[in-house]
Amino acid sequence: MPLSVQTRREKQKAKLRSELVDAAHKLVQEEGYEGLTIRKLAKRVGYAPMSVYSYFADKQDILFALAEDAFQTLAKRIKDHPADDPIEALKVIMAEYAAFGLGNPNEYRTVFMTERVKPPEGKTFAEMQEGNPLMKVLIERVEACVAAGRLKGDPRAIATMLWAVGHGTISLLITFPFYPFGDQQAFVTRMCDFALAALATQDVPPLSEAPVNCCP
Amino acid sequence: MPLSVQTRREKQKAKLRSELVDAAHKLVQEEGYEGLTIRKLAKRVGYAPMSVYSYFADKQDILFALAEDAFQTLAKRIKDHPADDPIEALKVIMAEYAAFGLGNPNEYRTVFMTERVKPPEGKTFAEMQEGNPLMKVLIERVEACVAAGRLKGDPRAIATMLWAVGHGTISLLITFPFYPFGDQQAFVTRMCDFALAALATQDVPPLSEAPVNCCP
DNA sequence: AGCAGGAATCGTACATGTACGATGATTTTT
DNA sequence: AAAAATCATCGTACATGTACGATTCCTGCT
Repeated sequence: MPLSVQTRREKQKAKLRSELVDAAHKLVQEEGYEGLTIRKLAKRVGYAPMSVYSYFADKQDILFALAEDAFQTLAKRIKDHPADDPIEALKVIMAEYAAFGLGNPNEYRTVFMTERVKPPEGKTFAEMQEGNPLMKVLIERVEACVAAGRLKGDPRAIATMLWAVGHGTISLLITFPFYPFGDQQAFVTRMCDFALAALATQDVPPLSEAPVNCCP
Repeated sequence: MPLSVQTRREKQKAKLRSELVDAAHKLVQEEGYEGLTIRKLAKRVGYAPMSVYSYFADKQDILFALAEDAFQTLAKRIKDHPADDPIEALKVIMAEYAAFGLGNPNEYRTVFMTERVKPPEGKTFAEMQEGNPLMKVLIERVEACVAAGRLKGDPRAIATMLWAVGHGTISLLITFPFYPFGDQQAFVTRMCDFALAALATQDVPPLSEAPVNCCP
């Protein structure tokens, strides 16, 4: 029965990994984001520092695991947040997304502001978009708007454009907390409304099908 | 004559500082961005590693100095790039800005994607905006559009919104080079045209005058 | 049971950013 | 000119991320 053994090992590994993630989470809560170091983390779970690298490629990998946990709850909160009007539903996403980013800047940074050099492991165009649970919900709700005749055009393109606007807004607010954007909430709402109003007036063509860009 | 002595010292310091910046620049060109280390840099100019800290607060400060040099040339290139139509002039800015960001992702990152915690040293609302030479040009050209009746509303607010859209677009392209945005150029143009077309149809109120936000 | 091969764990070592404080030079004050 | 204060420079030391290779342990086969 090699398979069950295999899975047993896998289980064990997964358990230790989640133990590490838990410890990392606590460490961050107790000592702040920069208090998370490999050595402290290893000591916390009773392993040697180098053993951590059996479970994570590098430190970024740990931060990313933490951040993804946080984003999971965000995705859930969004899904649990209903709205009758489909456009309002989009606004809910944008608002929750913004609130999360401004409330968890570290997590937002690691997920959306540090380079992802993961090559597309056989992922297709659409898979890469819907792989992200947030993007998945966004596309779905955009589709609802299109179906309701409130928006017109390619849902994926519309979703991507909304993402760009939302991300630009939030990342600027995070990076330049002292820049006079005025009230953060007001700025977020303004940008969100601006983008949605503009999209409502035009027919959005799909994104070009050019091969994936690669920085040389 | 304490003043002249003072200035002599200042001159000396400035000279050494620019020497350090030059050396850093060469190091980056020769060995890439991650090849720039304090020790190598110090050795290059014949100083002890710790002496570098008399001229820069930390490593980020060095990277920032490098990046600002690069942005200086961008600002100049934009100013030298004329356009008859005021809206076209705005598009030129957006295009050059995007080209720069995509062509110099490291510099773009350090300037626009790493937290700036500099408190506003007595700077006023407007000074903080026009302090950035890029934002200055942008506001000027937006003002030209408003004067020509091609846009309507508060120039600073419009400029900030354009910045948010442009930044969102570029930073996403930089951070997720493998995400299927399609052709990068096409995506940039699309977002730029989208924002400008949308702004042309509405009267943009000024940003709220709320006190500078501060993350607690 | 014994053994070979792979996997998990870890000890050591290195490069790095940078804090701290010493030391010598330079400027200012007396 | 002598003393005091300021400042540039640097030696040392520490915490950190992580590469490399040894070592221990487990697994499946004979």
